[in-house]
Amino acid sequence: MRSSELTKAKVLKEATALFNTKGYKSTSLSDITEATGLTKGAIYRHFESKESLEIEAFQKMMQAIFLALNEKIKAENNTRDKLFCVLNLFQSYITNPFIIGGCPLLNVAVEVDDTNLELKQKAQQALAVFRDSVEKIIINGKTHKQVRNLVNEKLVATILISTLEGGVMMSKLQNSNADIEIVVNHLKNWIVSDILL
Amino acid sequence: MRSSELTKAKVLKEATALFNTKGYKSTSLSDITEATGLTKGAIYRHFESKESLEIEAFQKMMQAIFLALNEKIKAENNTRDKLFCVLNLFQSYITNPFIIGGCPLLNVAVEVDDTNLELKQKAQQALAVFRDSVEKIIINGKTHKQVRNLVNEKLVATILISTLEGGVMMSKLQNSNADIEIVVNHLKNWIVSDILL
DNA sequence: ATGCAAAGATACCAATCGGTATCTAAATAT
DNA sequence: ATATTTAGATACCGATTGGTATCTTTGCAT
Repeated sequence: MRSSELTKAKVLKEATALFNTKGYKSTSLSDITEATGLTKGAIYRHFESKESLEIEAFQKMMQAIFLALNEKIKAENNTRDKLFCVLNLFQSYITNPFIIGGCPLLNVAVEVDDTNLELKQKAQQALAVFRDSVEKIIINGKTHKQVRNLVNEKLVATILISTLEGGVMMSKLQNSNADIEIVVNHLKNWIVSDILL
Repeated sequence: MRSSELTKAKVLKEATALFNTKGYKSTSLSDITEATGLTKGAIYRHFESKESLEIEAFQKMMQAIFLALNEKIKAENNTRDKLFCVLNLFQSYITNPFIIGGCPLLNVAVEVDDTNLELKQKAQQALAVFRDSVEKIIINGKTHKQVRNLVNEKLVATILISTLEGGVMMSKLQNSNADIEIVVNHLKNWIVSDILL
């Protein structure tokens, strides 16, 4: 029972890496048994289907990311540095890949179609959580007189996330840090000159 | 021989739609035979492998897009409207999908890994062509005194493309036009206030 | 030490994968 | 009109897919 949880964690860890690099559909059970050293029988004792493993793996990734992000946001005490935490997160997908394969949300959002309804819903929820994080920083910044009053928090969240996700895509495709760094730098300037007071 | 080209075109057309919606790896030969009404034998007479069909389909999509984009850019006679052509293209992926499944470049860039070297290279080239189009508009705008001299054309290309691709991703995930419209509107304001003279 | 439940390994399943060899039908050339 | 090339259909191939039934091993409670 004790070691059972360890093996489940190991399956999730290896599956996570494979899903985020090869893709969910393109990762086979045998890819996972190979990576973990376990057998199909062991995996199916912990997950009722490949689809549920996909969902659990994605959820685990996003949860870990949000947990780390929120901690870092909390640790900062002004709007600028809190927003920069979001930028740094996306930059780290490329420059310091604590999770290999780029942004899990981007990967799922692009891979998924209307035959993967549940996974798509989870991705939609994850995007909503992302948006909320950014919007809350802006709203909080307004009450603390650090953000201009006419700034639209929904606009800021959309622009930040879309630009960062696009930057991750470009940098990953080019195997280069250049694009994500340009994007992050540009967004920092934008935040300082157009968002903050 | 005459009708042979027609069937090849039909295969490419249907495969294109399937690849761009379901994904390349996730689209099987039988998906394509089903969509075209043809048999495997017919398909393999025109394409030596599924991989080469994938590559031809992607190339055909991108070529069609660049052709249409360049025509529209040429038809405009000032920097602002030329740049807006690029924005309109990305907006049309969502609001007027002449190609279903969103941006083919984004889809390939995210799906591909280092086992699809050739397709990845084609995507890299396509991204380079996109960049060049934007950069040339900016450079040309400078010589025609329509763009500020300190504007960095590489920066502009990176920001435009990354933000638009991210916007397409978000809108597609949410089945909504809202995000891409926010993104396009924001970029229009940025271009007018920060790029143009 | 023994019994029992949980974990994992083995061996299998039908279905599907990309690909090919072969056959038939259609179109072209003479 | 006939021969020859070409397009497409049919039938197959081994490999792999996700999934399951069954067997063995492990660890824990008594």
